[in-house]
Amino acid sequence: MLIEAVKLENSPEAGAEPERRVRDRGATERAILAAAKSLLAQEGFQNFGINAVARRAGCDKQLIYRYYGGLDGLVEAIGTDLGTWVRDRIPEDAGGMFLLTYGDLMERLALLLLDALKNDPLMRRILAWEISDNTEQVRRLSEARSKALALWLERMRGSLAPPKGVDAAAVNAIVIAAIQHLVLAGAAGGQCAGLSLKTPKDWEKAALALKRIVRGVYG
Amino acid sequence: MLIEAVKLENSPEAGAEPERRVRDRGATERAILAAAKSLLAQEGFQNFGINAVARRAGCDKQLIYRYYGGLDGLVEAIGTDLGTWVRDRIPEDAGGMFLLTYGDLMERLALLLLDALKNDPLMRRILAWEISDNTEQVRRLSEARSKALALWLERMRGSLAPPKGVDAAAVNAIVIAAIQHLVLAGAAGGQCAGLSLKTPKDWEKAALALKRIVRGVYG
DNA sequence: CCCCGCTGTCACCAATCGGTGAGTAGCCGG
DNA sequence: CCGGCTACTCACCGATTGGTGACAGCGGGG
Repeated sequence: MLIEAVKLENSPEAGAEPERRVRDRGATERAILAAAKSLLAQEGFQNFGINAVARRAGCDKQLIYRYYGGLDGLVEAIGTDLGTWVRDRIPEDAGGMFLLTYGDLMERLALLLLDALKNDPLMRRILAWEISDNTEQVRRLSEARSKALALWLERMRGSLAPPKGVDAAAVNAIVIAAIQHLVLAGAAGGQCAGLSLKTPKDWEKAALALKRIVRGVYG
Repeated sequence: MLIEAVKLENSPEAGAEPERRVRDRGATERAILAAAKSLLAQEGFQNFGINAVARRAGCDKQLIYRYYGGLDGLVEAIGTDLGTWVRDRIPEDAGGMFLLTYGDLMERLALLLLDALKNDPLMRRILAWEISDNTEQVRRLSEARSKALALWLERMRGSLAPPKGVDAAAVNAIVIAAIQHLVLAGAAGGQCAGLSLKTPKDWEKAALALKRIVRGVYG
């Protein structure tokens, strides 16, 4: 995840550097996409709009219409870009090779997902967006995110089969739901259902409880 | 003349029904509050503003400033009003009197909360708002909601003590987080982490998995 | 060379937003 | 009957939004 220093609309030409903008469509397109991502990650979807993105990218909004066909196309591009999320989040030591039981696997997966989301503001904002809005625009983005997550889970799971007698799909969905809501609530208000989620110690307690829950179902 | 034609595009349901408005400040205040609640419940927080509330209430926005001191005060009034949520959601057959174990209690609580949230659009919108916004305005509303939930849980719990050796506060917070996210995701996109949440059958599966999870930790 | 196309900029549009000052309309006590 | 209080409406403000048409400047191919 690149966090590029974005030039805010402060004093233009204050220094001796007029920053001659080169005519490079590719670079501009990338700048727009990067601006959109960082804007969404930092400000959330509420103030995410054509004007704001153009302002942050340092170019005219007309270019967003031209290159991406408007906000919808830009959002779609963000979704496509989200595919790289998976690549960056797969630990080197492969998936569940060394994990013997399904419980081992799911426990590790849960903790990894918790940590990944905790450190990924963009993903969090998208998640919040999905929950708060139901437009076509967001539905596509949601689908891309969902697909990325599913792929990630699959890669991590390897070829380990879930135990019989338990609806693993439903249980896992609930565990994931818990993780997502925990992270969202923690990032937004610092707590969830009375449980403080501010300090690393708080998160350790939450992680421990999460482990207990996963172990409770999968042994 | 007074406006009797409230221009809203749908919703024949109970909410703001200002018929034959007389000069009655109390009634107007109530109409505004009702309009605000129904607007928030139906449209979400994204289009929740002074103009929209006034439009739905069928009065001038100036009155909102006068009677509630602006949107903040109105939101606060919604929060206060949320206290009634608890009263309406406590089943007649009292709390955990007939429940022998903590597991019995938590299982029942989880299912009741799941159902309550599923059928309460206003609460869902507030929940989504909390997660997506971090302004003072929403933080107060969040606190009111949180307090209502805590009170509800306490009333339901009765005097049953949680088992030792497990961080019940953390575990319960996670279970609640799962329920909340499940309901939010279901209402918004009809699914969560690949699990479909549309038909009653879908929800039954989710509820069953939820029961397994609660039983897994609390026995 | 000139001209055309691509890149980028700017000005302008209607709509809506939150917010306010001023004015109208009905009721009630004297 | 009237003065004043209160409930209520209206007109307007500046700012910002998404969106579009016109134009400037550079560069490469004829």
